[in-house]
Amino acid sequence: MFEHLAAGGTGQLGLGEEADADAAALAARQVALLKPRLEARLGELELEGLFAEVEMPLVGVLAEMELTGVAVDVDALAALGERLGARAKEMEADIYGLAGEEFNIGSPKQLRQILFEKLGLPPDRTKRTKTGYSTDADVLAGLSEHEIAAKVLEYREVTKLKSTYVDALPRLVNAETGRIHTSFNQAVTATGRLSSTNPNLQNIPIRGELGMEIRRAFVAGLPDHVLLSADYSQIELRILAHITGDENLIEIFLRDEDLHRAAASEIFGVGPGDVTPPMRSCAKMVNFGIPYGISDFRLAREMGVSVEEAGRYRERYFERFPRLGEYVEEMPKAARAQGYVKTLLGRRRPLPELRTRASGVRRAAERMAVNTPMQGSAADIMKLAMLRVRDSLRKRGLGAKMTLQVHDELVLETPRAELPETAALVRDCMAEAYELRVPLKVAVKAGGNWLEMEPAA
DNA sequence: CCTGACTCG
DNA sequence: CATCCGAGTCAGG
Repeated sequence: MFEHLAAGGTGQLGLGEEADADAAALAARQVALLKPRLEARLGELELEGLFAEVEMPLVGVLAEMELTGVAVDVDALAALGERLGARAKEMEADIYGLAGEEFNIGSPKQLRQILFEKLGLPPDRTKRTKTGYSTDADVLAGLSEHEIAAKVLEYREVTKLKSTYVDALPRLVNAETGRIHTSFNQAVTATGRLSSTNPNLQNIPIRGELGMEIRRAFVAGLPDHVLLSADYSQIELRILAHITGDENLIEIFLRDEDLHRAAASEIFGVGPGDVTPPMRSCAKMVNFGIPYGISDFRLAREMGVSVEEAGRYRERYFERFPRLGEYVEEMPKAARAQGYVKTLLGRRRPLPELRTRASGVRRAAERMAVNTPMQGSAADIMKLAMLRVRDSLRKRGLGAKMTLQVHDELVLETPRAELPETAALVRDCMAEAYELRVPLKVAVKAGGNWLEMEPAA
């Protein structure tokens, strides 16, 4: 049992004989066994403090989470799988009809031949892969002149979700526990985030009708328990406000304003009350793009405007949030001089590519220099929060178990009777995990499944 | 920008 | 026949 735990992540231990030992004891053994491995990986980055204070104790927390696992409604997934299988078959027939022949829709090469050669649809000449024109979702969405594009798009959605989630998840339910046990890997990402494999429970769908159906299948498995989800809201931009000291951005967070509305008001120079939905969604894209060190080119594509226009929005944005502009400008330079970037807790990411002459490679590294302090600091803070949650639950004798971490979200399964106390505790642990110049805001929700949740604290 | 899984060839 | 690998695509943050 627990073979999946032995396969990767923190689960390096074969658990066969110790199946009846309790989670804490197993976690302790994992800590002992994993220490050298983690030290080898993390020690290179001179993480002494971070390693002792965060990464080491976190090993035990992750091991407990892996052992706890999550419950899924297998019957619901089976029923959904039946429906999707039938739908995919119908769509397949439709697509063959429109194409005038049968082909492998899942082969980008064959699809490209049908769309751009046989049917003569216009490819997006700006989007090419190594082998030819791209057929990705963006491109297909632009091919509205032929019914087939929308059909293929829908076919892709259905088959992707069916094979990756609906069919795969039930097979990973452990026979002993009746639950799914992922592996959280602590030492693969460049930024300090966790990753999750076998299965990856950090990319469970949420968008779209079908995505929501899948998320609904993640349930509280124990009697009289509920799922509790706690989410940092806009943690990366809050960290950016902290790092840069941008007064305008800090003010928005101190007043707990609607960030996207406030940014739109600044960009377009209108009162907050006069922000229209398109203006808000435009500002939202800029806000999301900043942490990625987004290029005008990408921003333009996201917003559906010209590169010049996107450039004007970006300039306007940085006029109103000047310290952010300085940050985006200066961080790559400073990183180049240092050879690395650092997160709030001192985690280092070397970026030797900043000195490369090849501009594509260097630009990518420059975006990493912008992004990593935010993404990595958010990861640091979440890790501190998880340690705090574990200790606090223990101290208060609460029965809640952490089950998942999805970068800015923590999911627990908790006895319903303890929900109010647990919700408040998790909220406070996360909010107080690290003190910034702006508050850390946490949204806590609870419910019987991972989709339908109500505010809980 | 950071990931992991699936499919094809 | 089994297995590996790169490429393409797309799920999440």
